[in-house]
Amino acid sequence: MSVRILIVDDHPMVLEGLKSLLADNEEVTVVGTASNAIDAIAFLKSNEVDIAFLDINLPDINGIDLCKKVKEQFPTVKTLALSTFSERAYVSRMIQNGASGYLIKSSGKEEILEAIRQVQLGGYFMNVNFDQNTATAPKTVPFLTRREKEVLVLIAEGMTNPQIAEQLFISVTTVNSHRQNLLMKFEVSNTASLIKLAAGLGLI
Amino acid sequence: MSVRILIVDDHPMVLEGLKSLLADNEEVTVVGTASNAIDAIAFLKSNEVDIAFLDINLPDINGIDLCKKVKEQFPTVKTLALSTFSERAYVSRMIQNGASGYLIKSSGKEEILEAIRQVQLGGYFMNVNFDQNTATAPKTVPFLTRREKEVLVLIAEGMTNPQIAEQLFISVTTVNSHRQNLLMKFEVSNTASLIKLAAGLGLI
DNA sequence: TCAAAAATCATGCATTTATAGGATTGATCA
DNA sequence: TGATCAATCCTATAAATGCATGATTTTTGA
Repeated sequence: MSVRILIVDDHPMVLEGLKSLLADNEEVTVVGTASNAIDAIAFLKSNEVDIAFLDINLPDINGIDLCKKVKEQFPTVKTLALSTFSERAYVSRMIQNGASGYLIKSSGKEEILEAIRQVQLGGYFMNVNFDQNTATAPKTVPFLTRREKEVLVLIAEGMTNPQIAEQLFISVTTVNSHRQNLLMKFEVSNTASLIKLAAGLGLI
Repeated sequence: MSVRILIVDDHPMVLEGLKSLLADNEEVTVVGTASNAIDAIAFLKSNEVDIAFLDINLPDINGIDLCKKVKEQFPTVKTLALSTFSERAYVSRMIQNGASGYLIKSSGKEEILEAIRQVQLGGYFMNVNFDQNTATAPKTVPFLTRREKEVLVLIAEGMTNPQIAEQLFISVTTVNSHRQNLLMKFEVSNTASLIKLAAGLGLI
C-alpha cells in the first residue's frame, strides 16, 4: 500500500511541483492538498493520511502551531515541515512540536522520497544546509519567550526601547531586560548582529 | 503560435511546479529547463526561446548577472525574474539589466499567465507585495558606494564604529559619516531597521 | 500544589549611536 | 575646466544601548 500524503502549502507552484514529482511513483500517493491550516484540519477530519507536508509560512497560522494542532488532534498523522530555507531555528522547534522531519523546498526528488520512507518507518528526516552561517549562527537555536519575540519584532521595526515600552505598556527597563536576554540567547553583543541573525532565521 | 518558455531554476520543485501549472495551457509551451546558468546559455544557443524565467539564486552565478548575459548574447529573448520573496531591490536591478518583469514564486497560475502575456507583448510585469514593509522600505533602492557597502557589511557583522575604523584604517568619525549616509539612503533611523532592510534585500 | 520559568521593575555606569553642522582632498566626467 | 561626488576628517551634544546586579510577582507545567 502506498503512503498517503497531504500537502499543505499556499504556493501553487510548490503544490504542483510536489504533486508532479511524486506523481509517477508507486510508493506514494498525494491524496489531498490544502492552501491553509483550516482546510488542512478539515481534510484530516474526513480522510486517512499517513504524512502531512506542512509549509512553515501559511496565511492563517504558522506551520509550527499547525504542527502542534495536527499532532494533538490526529496523533497518528506524521508531519514533515516544508520550508524555503534551512533554518535551524525551525528544525528544533518543529521537532519539539512533534514533527518527524524537515524538508527544504529545494530538495530533489530522491531526497523527498527518502524523507517519506524514513518518516513512514517512524524515523526522522532533515536535510538542513549546514554550509552557511556556521560561524555566526548560535550553536543551539535560542528558544524565545512570547514577550521576547514581541520585543524582537519591534526592535526589527526600528523602534527604540522607549517606543517599545510605550507600545507594550511596560517600562523601559523591562524592555531593556528582554533585549539583553535576546542578545544573550543569540550569543551576540549588539543589535546589528541580533537583527541579522534573526532575519537569517526568518524570525522577522 | 504559443509562447516558448525556458525555465532556469535549481529547485526541482519550482521547475516541476511551473511546468505543471503551464502544461495544460495552449498559450505557452515550456520548451526547456535548466538548473544553472551554463546550461541555460547553452540551451539558448541552440533553441528559439521567447521568454526565459530566471531564478534569482542560482548555484553558479546570480540571476542578475545571468540576466545581463542573456540580454547581451540573445537580445530578442525576454527575461522574467523568479524570486521567492518580493525584494524591491532586485526588481529595479533586474529591470536595469534588461529584465521585462519580476515574478514571485508564490504567484498563482493566473498571475503567471498574465505576466507572460504582458511580457510577450513587450510590456513589463511585476507582482511585488506592497503590503509589508511599506512604511519602512525606501521608495527607490539606494545606490551605495564601495565604502558604504564595506561599512554596511561590517556593521552587520556586529562590529562597532571603533572596530570598523580599525579594520578599514580610517577614523571613527569617517565610519560614522558612512553610517549616517547609509541610514539616510535607506531612509531609516537606526541600525536595527538598516540591517533588517539590508538583509531583506540580500545585501548582507 | 509547588518549583521553575517568565515577566516585571529598578539603579547606575560605560559605551555606542544618532544628529547637526561643517570642511578638505581627490577623482571623474561632461 | 568646472561641477559633482566620494571619501576623508572635525567638534559637540543628545539619545539610546549594553552590561551588571538584584528583586518581585505572575504564570505555567509536571
